[in-house]
Amino acid sequence: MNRCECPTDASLGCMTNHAAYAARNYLTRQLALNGIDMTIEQFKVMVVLWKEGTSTQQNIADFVGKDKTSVTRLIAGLEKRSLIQRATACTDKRCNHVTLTPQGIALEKPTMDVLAKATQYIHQEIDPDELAITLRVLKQMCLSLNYTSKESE
Amino acid sequence: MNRCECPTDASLGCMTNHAAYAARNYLTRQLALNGIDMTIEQFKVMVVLWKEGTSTQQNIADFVGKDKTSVTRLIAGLEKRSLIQRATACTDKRCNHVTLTPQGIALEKPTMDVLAKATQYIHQEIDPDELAITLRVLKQMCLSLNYTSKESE
DNA sequence: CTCAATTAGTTGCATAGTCAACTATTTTAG
DNA sequence: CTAAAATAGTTGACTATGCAACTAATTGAG
Repeated sequence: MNRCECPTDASLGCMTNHAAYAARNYLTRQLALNGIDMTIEQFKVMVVLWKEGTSTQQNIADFVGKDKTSVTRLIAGLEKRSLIQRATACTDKRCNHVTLTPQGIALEKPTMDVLAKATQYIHQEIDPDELAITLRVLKQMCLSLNYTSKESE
Repeated sequence: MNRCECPTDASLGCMTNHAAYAARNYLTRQLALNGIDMTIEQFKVMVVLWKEGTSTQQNIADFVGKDKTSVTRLIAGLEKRSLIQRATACTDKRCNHVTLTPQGIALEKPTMDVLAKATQYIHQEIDPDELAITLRVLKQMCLSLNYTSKESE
């Protein structure tokens, strides 16, 4: 267990990392406990598809904030689990159209339920005002880091 | 770039993940730009060693909040870079004593400088009070999740 | 129209993380 | 004292990530 005594503890960069791993592990376990064979990274991709219906890989990458290489591999994992399908777009043969399979569609509710419960669990001991502040700070952090790291976009 | 519009944006679990990846990438790049061939995971291990001088792998794992398997591999990476050494302890042959090499010791200052600058950069646009709240919330989140995930410890 | 620049995706390489299974060693219960 | 339990580390299988280099397709400048 993390004793949280490092000099890095006063750094948002380091603390978000600690917290993120803890949350990631918790969510992954909750999904597994509910019989859902999906990682949370794959889950985020699915959220995009549940919202948009269909999407290109680059578009998914933009939404989940990862590089297209990661998406290529996440998509491969989802395809192996028969949750999505991939097909070259007719209009632009460079693009893949990623679409949900019936199994993929069926997982939306149970998976979102697990997320909701896990989120509720994580939030329960946190003051609502402080939670709101934290979420805002993290979002701001994402934005400023993304701008510097990839010039413009 | 992460557009941050998913329903997951109201979940601390998901937002810490986004923010953590952004920070991780930024720090990794800053280290590389300063000619330091070290990942931030390895860096955290080094922080423990700079503080403690020597340590067993399990102790390092406890400090950095990761599992001993990860530490085995992080240590291997550091050993390959000649920053640390590993030797079976005389007192308890199950344990490895991990110690810093001169190169490892020499990296403390430049590396901590990069961390300090990166942290300053990340913090600069954040209100100090809100930063303090965020750090506290994240720490609390770590603690409660670690307790549930690994019963006791 | 054509050639250069851009864009979408894939693959190789290096790193990181977890879980489960395994070895070796030490501790402890009876 | 000895056999069972606990502890430290390693390894294998699977997943995830980023960067660089590459292919294929599209766009755009001249």
